[in-house]
Parts: sequence; C-alpha cells; structure tokens
Amino acid sequence: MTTSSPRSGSEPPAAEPSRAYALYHPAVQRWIYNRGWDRLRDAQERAAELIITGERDVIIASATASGKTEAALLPICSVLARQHELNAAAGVAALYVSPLKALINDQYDRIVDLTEPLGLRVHRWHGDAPAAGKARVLRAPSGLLLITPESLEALFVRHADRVRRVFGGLRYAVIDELHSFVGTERGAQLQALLHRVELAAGRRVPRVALSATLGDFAGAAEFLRPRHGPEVAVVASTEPGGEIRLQIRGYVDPAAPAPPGQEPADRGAIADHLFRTLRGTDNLVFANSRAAVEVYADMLAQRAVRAGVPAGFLAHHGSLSKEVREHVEERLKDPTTPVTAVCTSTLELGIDVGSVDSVAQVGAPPTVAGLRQRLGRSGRRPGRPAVLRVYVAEPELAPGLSPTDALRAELFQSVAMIELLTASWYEPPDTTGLHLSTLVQQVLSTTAQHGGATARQLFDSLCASGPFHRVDQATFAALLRDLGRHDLLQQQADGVLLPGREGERLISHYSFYASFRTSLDYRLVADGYTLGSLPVDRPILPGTFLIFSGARWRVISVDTAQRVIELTAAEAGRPPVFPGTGGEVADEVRRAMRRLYRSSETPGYLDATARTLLAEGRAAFHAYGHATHRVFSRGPETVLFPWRGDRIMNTLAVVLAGHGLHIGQDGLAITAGNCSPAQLLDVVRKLAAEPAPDPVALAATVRAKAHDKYDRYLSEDLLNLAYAARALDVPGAWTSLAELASLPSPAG
DNA sequence: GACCTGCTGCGGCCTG
Repeated sequence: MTTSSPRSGSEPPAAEPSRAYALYHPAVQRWIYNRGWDRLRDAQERAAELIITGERDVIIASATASGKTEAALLPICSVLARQHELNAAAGVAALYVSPLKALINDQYDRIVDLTEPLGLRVHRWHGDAPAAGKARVLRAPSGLLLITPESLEALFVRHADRVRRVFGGLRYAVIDELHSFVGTERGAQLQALLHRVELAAGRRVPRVALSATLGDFAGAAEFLRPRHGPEVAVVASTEPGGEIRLQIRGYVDPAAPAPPGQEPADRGAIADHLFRTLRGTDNLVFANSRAAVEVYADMLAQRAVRAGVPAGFLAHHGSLSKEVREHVEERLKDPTTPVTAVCTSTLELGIDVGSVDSVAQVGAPPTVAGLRQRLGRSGRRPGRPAVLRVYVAEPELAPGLSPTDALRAELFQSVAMIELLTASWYEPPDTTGLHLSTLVQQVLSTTAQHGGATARQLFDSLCASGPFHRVDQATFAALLRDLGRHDLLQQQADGVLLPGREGERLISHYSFYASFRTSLDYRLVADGYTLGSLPVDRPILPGTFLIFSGARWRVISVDTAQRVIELTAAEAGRPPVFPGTGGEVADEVRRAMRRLYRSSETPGYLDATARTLLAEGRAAFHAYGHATHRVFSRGPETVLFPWRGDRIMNTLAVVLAGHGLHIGQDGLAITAGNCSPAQLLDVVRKLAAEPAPDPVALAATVRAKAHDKYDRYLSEDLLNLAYAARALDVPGAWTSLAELASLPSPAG
C-alpha cells in the first residue's frame, strides 16, 4: 500500500487524477483520501471499470500485498453504495468466498472499516462465527456476505427455503486465493456452488477472482467460468515486485549415523545457523512436514535453553490445536515479542501475520507457486527486501553412496525452482479432473435442496449447464445407478430421485459439507490443555516419549474410547509419525533440473558448500553418462531416468508394470527389479512403436484407485475414468517413450 | 519421505 500518515476530516479528495478514482462512489473516494493514499495501485486502476460495468468476469492477478482485495472491493462497494441509496434491492448484494476462516476474520475488520460509512452491512459466516450473525443473514439478508465453501454448502442444504431470498439480488461473487481452489475437489465444489447461486438468482452473476500465484491465466479463467474461459478479463499487474535477497545454503549429512540420542550433524548445523541468524526477529521457517517442524522447533528450543535466552521458536502445523496456533499467530503479529514460527504450509497463505523479517525453507520447496507464496510473507514493508534462505542437506560422498544420491537431486530441484520463480513460472493448474467424488456430493446436496429431482434436472444443472461438463450422460447415468445401489438415492414411481437411507444419513451429518476427507484423530492433552491431535491409525502406548508442539513429553495414558492421549513434560522425546501423501513435481521442474545439470553456470546465490554440491552433482551426472543415456544397470536392478514430471513418471510406471516388470518409483528414477537394461530398452522401444493406449483401459490395470471422500460409492468403471483423468498423462508418457527409444543402448 | 482446508443443531449449564 502506498500510504503516508492518515488524514482526518472530509475535505475534497486529493488523490492523483485517475480514471478508476473518478469511477468510485464519493464515499469510497473519501475513504481513500482518509487513508492518505497518494495513488491507486496498478491492479486497482485497471480493474475498476471492468468490475463496475459487470459485463465480464475478472481475474486480478498481482503480487502479495499489492492491494488486490481493494482492487475488487472499492468498485464493488461503489456499485453497492449507489444501489443502497436507491434502496433498490433486498438480499445479499456481494458474496465473498474464502478458503480459510482466519482469512474471513482478517478481512472482516478491514471491510467493515470501508463499508460502514457507506451504510452497507457485512456478515461473516463460517463454523466459528457467531450463530446470531447467521440468523440475521437468513432473516434480513443484505450487504456483503463473507463465507467458506463449506458454510455455503450448509446454507443450501439446511436453509433451502431461504436460498432464493438470500441470493435473489446478488450483484457480485468474489473468490479469494483462487489458486488454492483450481484443480481440486474443493474447487469443483466451489464451481458447483457458484453455479447453484446463479440458478437461485435466476441470472449470471459476475465473478471476481483474486490470486498472486497463477501459473496459467487461461486455465484459471476456464476454472472461474467453465466453458467461457476466453471471455474472462485478466488484470495481471505489471507493477514491479520488490527486491528479493536469496541464498541457498548447502549442508552435508555424514555417512556415519549419529549415535542414539544425538542430533544428526547436518540438522544440527542447520539449526545452529537458524538460531544464530533468526533469534530476536520475526521469521517463518517452512520445514515441509509436520514431523520435521517438530524436530526443528525442538532443536531450536534446546538451543535457546542452552544459551539462556527466552524461547522464541514455536511450532505451527495443522495437527496443533487452535489455541496453540493462535498463540503463535498473536506473537507474530505483536512487534514487541520477536518470534520465529517453524511451520508447514499452514502459514503459507492468507492469515495476516504482518511482515516477517525473513523466510527460511528447509529442504527443497514442494512447488514453485508455494515457494512464491512463502516468499511473499516477507518484504511487505516499503523499502525492505524479501529475504529467503533455502537449506539443503545432501549425503556425504563416501564409498557405497548410490549413484542417484550422488546427483544431489534436492539441491538441483531447489535451484531449478528458484530459477523458475525468478522467471515468474508457476505450476499450471490441472483442470482435467472429473471430480466424481464431489459430483456425488453435489447430486445429494441438490436433491436435498429441492426435495427431489429427476435425473434430467440433475444432469442439466450440474453437468450440461454446470461445472461438471466433462461428465457425459452415460457416465452420469452410471453414477446415479451406483448411488442407487448404495442406497444414497432412491427413485419414486414418477421417476423423481430422493435421498435414500444412506443418503439421508450422510446429508444429515455436518461432516457432509466438506468435499475432502479427514481422519479420526486422538486428542493430545497435557495438564488439561489440548495441544493438538494425532491420527488414530498410529497407536501409541503409555510410557512412549514424544516431541509435540516443539516440547518433549511422556505418554501417561491412552483412552481409546474417548480418543484422548494424556501427556506429561519429559526430558526426552521423538517426533510422532504422521501419515500422508505429498504433491506432484511438475514436468517443467524436472526439465529445468536436467538443463541445470547440463549447464556449467553457477548461480550467485549459492554458498560455498552448495557450490561444491552443485559441482559434485554435475560431475556425477556426466560420470554416470546421464548426458547421453537414460537406462542404467545397478546391481540386480535396471534404472530408468526419464527426467519428466511425476504424472508422466506414474504413467510410465503403470505401463511398464503392465508388461510384467517389477516396477518401483524413486523420485527421479523408475526401477525395474527383474530385467536387464537391454530387456528394459526392448520393452521401451516396443511400446514407443505401438499406438498410445486408452487411458481408461490403462487405469483398469491399477489397483486401489479410491482416493477422494465419496469414491467408495463408485463402481470400478467410474474409478477408472476418474483415475485416468487424475493420475495419468498418456500422451506425455508416449513422447517420453519415443525419446527414450531413440537413445543409444544402455550404459553400465 | 512428503500439506492444507471445513462443518449444524441442540441440550445443558451458568450468569445477569
């Protein structure tokens, strides 16, 4: 924000002449004047007219802290204020959908400040919001409604009779943090809900979406308005970003394991540097996993104790209780108490923790887009650069080190991602999914909302005119039959479909509203205080030592009926094991890694050890013949290096496994356990010469395909369709096979 | 060896 000190009084606006400013309502202009803004930001300037005319949907893509929310809300509130003066319409006038409750709470205070002088009401509706506010929306809908997708779903199911009244006068729908929805089940749910809102309103309602990290505007536009992506206006700010200072620090993990009870040398050295560099200031340390967060929070806390300084390092992740997390967030917001939060992606977006002094990333970042979001948490104050330190540990070069480890892949992935980040490349959204699990949810929800519906009505509203347009009639009919078979739906004599017994049971429980699945957890309690939770599939015995919330504990008791684990403070501990599957490495990242191996340039942001590791990785790349070969013999196994993204790697693994090979996947490589390099290359050449198979037929060779919340109600045929769309890239795999087949015969 | 997100209605108890 470009601000000087706020002014008082209500003299004529003094901002620079600006087309957008002139379009704003006088009360909005006064608000801008009172904030002391010298000028409007680029995105604000360019979005105003598009939004005010309301003819097109708009995506506002600009950096974190560049005034995106205001770029959407100042013109929207201008329109609503004029409408309010005419007393024109009842009902909610603008809907704002957010992926996070915390984001709604943050935005609520800012938005009230803007809307109060305009006479517009703001309502927030999410699971932790007061019930009185929700009752007010249902009784006298008006102004702006800030809501989560799940609460919007609940509104449709529980208050179906009020939906038309609430949304009948809707003028705008705003979607914050659009990138967090694109390509996900939750995103498909949001698309369906927005469509159902428009059906209730009886007309198209302009959509305004906000994001700082969209990899592909066309894909995002298609997500925002399915089948009409090209008509969406994209306001991509050209305002230059702030200065970024970055460093990659390399560490060596010794071949000899640390003695029991001692920290591994590489992690200890990373913790030493974090402690020295970060203490006394506000920082975020992203550690990629909850277990790693606990390890580093504990190591840093131990260092604070040994140095006799106040504890300034706290853990923050999704299994910690709301109270523990809020305490950390308060400390981050409070400028008088410096704190470094060691966290997973929980602090990656949304929650306004103010500006931190620096961001650390321990281990290769999971995605380029995520790295950009993380980096955007620092450097938010004028004149202060964003600071990023990436810590990468690679195993010591020693006899017996595997050829793959010698490639220093984690370092190369980190460098490749930073190079892509500085070129403003982000992972493109995956908009090919069928999202059948969420279609099951939406069929049930729509049926409940209308008290029954025909198959035709459901298909028309959800698929033909709705967001599930990749689902054809035959597939939809098969899905309805599956739901009938499981008693989720039943059909009356006149053909109308109603929820069946099992359907009623699902719909009537509050767990129905979320499109994603969560596990049952044990609650961890110490002295009556809930620290957080642990997944139930990892039984823990009394007497076990545990590291949790950055502190050390011993388990006193385990109550399996109440699912409560009681803890007491202890001297020793070990991090708990969390289950989970990670994300996909994009194809472009793997290609960038290969380019980096073949290059001889050394980026200036590497420290001495990282430079050495980079040189070692390149030496290994050439020594093992990676520049010219992709197939290698390693003991009894054959190893294949396609240098492609995880989806293509998965497709290749499925294809090869279908040819009787014992296939394993190991990040960069595919291993075949029972064949020689020559045999593997024979199979590759034979496959490359064949036409690419049907993805659905290929999916049929894969076991255990149920993945999402309502997949368990789908037949094998539908799971094959969903898997083919979600996990396979057959054309990509066949270009990879063609490339592999054209290479010379295997190297030793 | 890998993340995160979200949720209603109602009964029971306490306070002013």
